[in-house]
Amino acid sequence: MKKIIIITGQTATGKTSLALQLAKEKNGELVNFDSRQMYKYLTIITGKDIKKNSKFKSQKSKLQLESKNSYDIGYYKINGINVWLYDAVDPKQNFSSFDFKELAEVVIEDIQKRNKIPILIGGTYLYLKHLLYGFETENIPPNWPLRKKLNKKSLKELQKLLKSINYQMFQHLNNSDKNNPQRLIRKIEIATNLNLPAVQKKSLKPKVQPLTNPTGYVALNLRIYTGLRFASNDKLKVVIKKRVLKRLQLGAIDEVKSLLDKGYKKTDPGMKTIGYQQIIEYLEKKISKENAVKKWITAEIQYAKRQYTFMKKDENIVWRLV
RNA sequence: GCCAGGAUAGCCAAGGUGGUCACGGCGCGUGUCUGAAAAACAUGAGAUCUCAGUUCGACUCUGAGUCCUGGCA
Repeated sequence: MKKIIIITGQTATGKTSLALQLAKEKNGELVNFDSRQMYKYLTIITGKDIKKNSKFKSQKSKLQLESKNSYDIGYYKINGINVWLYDAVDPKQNFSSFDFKELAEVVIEDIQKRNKIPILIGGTYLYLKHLLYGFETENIPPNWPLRKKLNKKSLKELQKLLKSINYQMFQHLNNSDKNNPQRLIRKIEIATNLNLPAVQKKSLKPKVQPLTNPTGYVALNLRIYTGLRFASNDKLKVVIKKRVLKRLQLGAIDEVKSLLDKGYKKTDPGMKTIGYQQIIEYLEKKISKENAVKKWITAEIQYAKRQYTFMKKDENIVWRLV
């Protein structure tokens, strides 16, 4: 049986150090599933725990996926432990949870072939969810030119458009999604392709059964599926504030500047990252530095809470308080 | 000290001419989530500086007080 360990949870709960410790004990390698740490150049602000010159090259450092994009898949060594899927994506590249799934499956398999234990670690629950439980509708990849066009439309226009293509699909949405442009655009994308023969709708049932019965999913035989969360919101606030201040000290602002100097824009996918957004506002002189820091801390706290709201519905997660 | 302006939820802030539950934004709480997710959304709870007066009725008018801001000295 192939083993795999998964650690997820709120940001700033010490997932990485726990994972590293486990990796040492169990002869494992880390596979990152933190969407922001997958971007190149975002280092300090996303909390990549790396030192200079810690890179390693794997046998196959580039990977060509179905989506026709190529990614870097191997990268750092932290305290002698290999860490995969850091710095895989260029900040201006569009990337999806589907792309992640493809990448991760290759990496995981490679680790297992070498008789090491993959330790999945990250806070992007959507990525983990898709990796573990699969997708409902397959073979409808994002159509970025279409999305760009649709992004110019108003909410009302999007709603009208979806209704006209597939009224039922619109009606089945909850109130939140009915008002959510991004979700509407995705639905329109699906609706316009739904009749193609290649598209199959899958059941919503998870492929992975609860821990006691880890049968369904081929690649992933769950053994440990841990979620880290804060014991209280007060603790969360204190820790996050401290961490933001530390990242500022480490040169967060210079990191943002250097990305901007490289030509990345605030609208690039990788730049839509907490910390970046607020510092860019400051650099554009829209807000004071003090205010930017405050907003950064707030956004980070809100994010951590949202993470738990999303994750707590997954009954396979065993929670550990920090 | 004088003159002027202002005091509306945790913060910012609308409310010509007095009359149903006082516009918004941020924050806060709760939630949504199947190819953009550190994204994008939904939803809820919060307020008229104090005292007195006018009035059937005042956040809105009058007086006093307290505090704040700008100008003059």
